[in-house]
Amino acid sequence: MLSTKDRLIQVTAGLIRRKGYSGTGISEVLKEVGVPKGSLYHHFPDGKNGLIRQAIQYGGEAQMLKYGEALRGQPALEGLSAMVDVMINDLLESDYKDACPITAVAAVATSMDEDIRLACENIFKGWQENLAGYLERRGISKANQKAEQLYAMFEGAFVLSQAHKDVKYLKNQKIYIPIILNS
Amino acid sequence: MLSTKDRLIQVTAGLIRRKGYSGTGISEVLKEVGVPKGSLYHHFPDGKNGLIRQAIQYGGEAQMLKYGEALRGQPALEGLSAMVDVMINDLLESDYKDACPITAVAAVATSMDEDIRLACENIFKGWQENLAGYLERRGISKANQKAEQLYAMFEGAFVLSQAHKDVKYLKNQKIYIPIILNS
DNA sequence: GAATTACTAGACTAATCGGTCTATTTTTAT
DNA sequence: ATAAAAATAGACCGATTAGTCTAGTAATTC
Repeated sequence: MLSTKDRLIQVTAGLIRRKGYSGTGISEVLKEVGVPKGSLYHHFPDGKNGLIRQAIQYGGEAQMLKYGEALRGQPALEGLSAMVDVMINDLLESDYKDACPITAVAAVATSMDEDIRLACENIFKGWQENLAGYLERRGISKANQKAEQLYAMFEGAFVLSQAHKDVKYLKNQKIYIPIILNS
Repeated sequence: MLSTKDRLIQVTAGLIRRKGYSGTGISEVLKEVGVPKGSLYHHFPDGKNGLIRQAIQYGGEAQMLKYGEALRGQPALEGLSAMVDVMINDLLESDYKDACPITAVAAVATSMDEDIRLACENIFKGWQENLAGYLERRGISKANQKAEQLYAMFEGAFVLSQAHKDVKYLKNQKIYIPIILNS
C-alpha cells in the first residue's frame, strides 16, 4: 500500500498531465485520494506549489522508466522506435488525454514560480542526458545534439498528435529517426 | 481604434499564450481591457469558452501572418530559417514568456470542451497547409509530410527552449531543416 | 505507560471564479 | 426627433479557490 503522501503525488501527477497547473484543483486531488486537507498541508507545507513540484518529478521519472525499458538492450533504431510506441500507446490508451506528463505545466511554467519551471527543466534534462548516454554507448556521433533534436521532435509530435487526435505525427517520427541518427 | 470585441480577443490571446485556459481569468481580461462584465457577455454570449475560442483563432492567425512574412519570396532554406528566427525573437523579446500562441491551451484541450480542441486543431492545420503549399511551390517532394515534420520539430523546440530558457533548441532546427528537406 | 511526534479530520476564511441580471447610455435607423 | 438596437455599467449570485487553524487520533519513542 502506498503512503498518503505518495498517493497525493501520484494522483496530482495524473491530473497535471491532463489539465495543467491551474486546471488542477487541490480539492479535486483530495477528493480522488480520499483524504482531508490537513493531510495535504501536513505532507506539503508549501501547499499546491510543493505538491505539483513533486508531481512533476514523479511523473517525469516514471515516464523515464518507461522509456528506459523500451530502449534497453535494443539497437538505436529499434529502441527509439519502441520509445515512440510508448508515446503512441499513452495517447491511445487514454483516448488522447495523456500526452507528455509535464508539457501542460511546462507550457505555462515561465509565468509561474521559478521552482516549477526548474522542476520541468530538470525532468527534460534528465530525459535528454539519459538518451544521449544511450546513443553514445551505441557509438553514435554527436549523441548529445541528436538526443536534443530527437526530444524536440518527439515533444512536438506528442503535442500535435494529441491536439489532432491522430497519432500520425508520432508515427512519422519513425521515418525521421534514422535520418537524424545518420546525419 | 480597435473595437471592444477585438481588444477583448487580443488581450485574451496574449494571456492564454502565457497562462493557458484555466490560468486566464475573465476578470483579468476585463481589468486589462478596461471594460465591465456586461460588455464581455454581450460580445461573447458563450462566455469564457467563446472568448477563448476566438482568441485561439486570432492568435493563431496572427502568428501565421508573421510566419508568412518570413517565408515570402525566400528559398525554402532561408524562409524556414527566418521562420525559426521569428520564434526565437518571440521568446527573447518576452523573456521566454511567449512561445507558441496556442500550445498552452492545446496541451490541455483534450480535457476541455471539444470546440476548444477543434479550434487548436484548425490553427495547426492551417499553419501546416500553408507551409506545405510553400514547399510545394518550391518544388520540394513530399511537401505535406515534410511540413508536418517541420512543424513537429519547431513545436517541440519551442516548448523545450521555453522551459529551459535557452533558445538552443530552436537554433538547432536550422541544422536539421536542410536534412528534412533533402530526405 | 507516558510523552512526543506524525498524521488525520474538517470547519472556516478571504478571495476569486464564471456567470446572470437589470439599468443606463450610446449608437443606429427611420 | 423618435424608436429600436447595440453596447456599457456594475451589482449581485452561488460555487470554488488555495490556504489556515484547532482538535483529535494514531503511531512511535522513551
